[in-house]
Amino acid sequence: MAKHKDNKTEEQILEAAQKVFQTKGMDGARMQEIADKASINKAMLHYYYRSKQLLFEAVFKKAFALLAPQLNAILNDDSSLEDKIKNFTHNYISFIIKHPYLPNFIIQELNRNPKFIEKIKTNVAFPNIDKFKLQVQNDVKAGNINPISAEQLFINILALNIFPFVASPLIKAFTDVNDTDYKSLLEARKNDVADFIINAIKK
Amino acid sequence: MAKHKDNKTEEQILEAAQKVFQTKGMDGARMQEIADKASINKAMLHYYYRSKQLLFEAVFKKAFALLAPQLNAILNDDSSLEDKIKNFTHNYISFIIKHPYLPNFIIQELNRNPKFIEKIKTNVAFPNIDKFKLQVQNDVKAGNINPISAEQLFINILALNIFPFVASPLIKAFTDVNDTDYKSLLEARKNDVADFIINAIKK
DNA sequence: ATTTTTGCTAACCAAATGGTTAAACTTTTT
DNA sequence: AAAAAGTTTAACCATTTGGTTAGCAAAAAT
Repeated sequence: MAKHKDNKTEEQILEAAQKVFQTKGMDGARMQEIADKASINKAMLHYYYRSKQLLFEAVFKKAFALLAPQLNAILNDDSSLEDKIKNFTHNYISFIIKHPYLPNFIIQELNRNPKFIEKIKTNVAFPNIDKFKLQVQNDVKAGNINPISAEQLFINILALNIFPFVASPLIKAFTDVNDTDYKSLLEARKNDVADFIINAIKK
Repeated sequence: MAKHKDNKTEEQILEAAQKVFQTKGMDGARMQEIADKASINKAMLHYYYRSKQLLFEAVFKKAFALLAPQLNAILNDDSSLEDKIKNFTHNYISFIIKHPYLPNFIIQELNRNPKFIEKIKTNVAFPNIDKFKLQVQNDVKAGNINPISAEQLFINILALNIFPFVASPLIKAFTDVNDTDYKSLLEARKNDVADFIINAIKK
């Protein structure tokens, strides 16, 4: 059997597919556009990935695999709750500033097909809330923080960190903030959001 | 000129289009499916709305017009900041529970085409942050709340209220919560979120 | 009553789109 | 060097899709 030449083409396809899928979504993406962006013949897409669906899944999994470790930082780290929130918020916002399409892509496509999460669960290192849950319960019991369920706190942390990226066109319009000002606003959130959350839970 | 029979058909179309567009998005929606759902011939869609784009815009504007007054409740009401946050959070979450596809639809489609917001701005009563901004600034100056910009507070309020609906498949997967439990979790947020925010800003 | 306008449908159309095929070219194996 | 396996392309195909048309039915206007 002849050995694979090298995976240059395959990676070019995945990169191009990433760009197109993440900006246009599964339904809006066109195979021809991906091929053009990868500077190859459309047939190659099928040669390497068989179908649009499978190419999409490859892109989605790669995106999710990029996001998951970030979440594990807050769910499975050994530091104190306060440190976690500070670190996570800072790191996560920095991370998303570099990959602004990522959260929206994942959220959008999971809404389109919620059952798709099952496929991911078995494949990618999937974040688990159990450890975080214990930590929150202990901190509540010890009287370190106001009573709150780990789930609600987790949702609040995600919401405050992710939402400004997902809803940026809407927020920009409401607050009448231009693109550069919005960037510094996001920059400020790296610290502000952590303070906000810690204030909210501390007694 | 003959008078319009009655707008029954036109409304049937809009309702069907709403359902399809809000669940599948502009790109995923099919004119045939809308026609089927409205129990009419596909040609009628064009007879009444000319094109898919215009039908979509009609749906989008209607959805946005439903959402805007809710936001004005927090931006242009005369009550205290604390009351506003409590009322808004309670009312808004109740409202979205009844229209769960709405925020995601609006956010998704604005991301697909950010320039679209301009078309809306001129047409629908568009929420304005100015009054809210003054109120926050005054409360900060008076020492009633911790220093925070009105924009950041506004983003935080929206994030905590809307995100759990937009990202529900993701959150459900992470927290391992089933549909019924998630519903009660959202129900609890009607009060929890207000407490969380007020705690975060009060001195 | 008849003409005109409006509402509606079946059939049709052109373009776009995901996917396939056959053949050429390149690299690896023997 | 020849055979085999892997890579790439141009051309092609079937289906889907938004949109149109011609004609019919019903209502309104004259």
